[in-house]
Amino acid sequence: MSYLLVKSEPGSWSWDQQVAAGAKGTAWTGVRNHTAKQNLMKMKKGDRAFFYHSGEGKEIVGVAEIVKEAYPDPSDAEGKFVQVDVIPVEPVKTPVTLATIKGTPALKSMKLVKLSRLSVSPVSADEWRTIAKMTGIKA
DNA sequence: GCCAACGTTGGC
DNA sequence: GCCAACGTTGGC
Repeated sequence: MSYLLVKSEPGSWSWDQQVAAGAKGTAWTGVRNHTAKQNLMKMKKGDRAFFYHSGEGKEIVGVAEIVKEAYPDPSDAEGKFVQVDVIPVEPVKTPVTLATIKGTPALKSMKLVKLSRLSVSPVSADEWRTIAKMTGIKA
């Protein structure tokens, strides 16, 4: 199993909306960046992703799971980009902010920090465990 | 095929 | 609201 971090502006798609959508899953769509696309393509069913709020909050607020692997994004007329379907798994007990991540030696080299504009980024198993501990969820 | 100009994203 | 980082576009 691999781990990811997906990023969204809560103003356009928030964790609360993801939770409200429930177990039927929703498409993680609108990705228009080739690096992010590569990361989407690597996702497998059952993989876990941290759900991060950019702009408002700048913190990890929940855990999502991939329920459908990459398939063509219908909102892309060219048909070059893909989307995956995700469901909410659980909210975090304690949100982990970007400031905290930057201040944590084990996490400062995260892609989230290095490539702040990337909307879908990989998370290593070590990083996942560290953040899981900080948020109070089970890894 | 190179590179400057421009647009977009996201942190501050 | 500003600026840095990065992707994309278009002229050559």
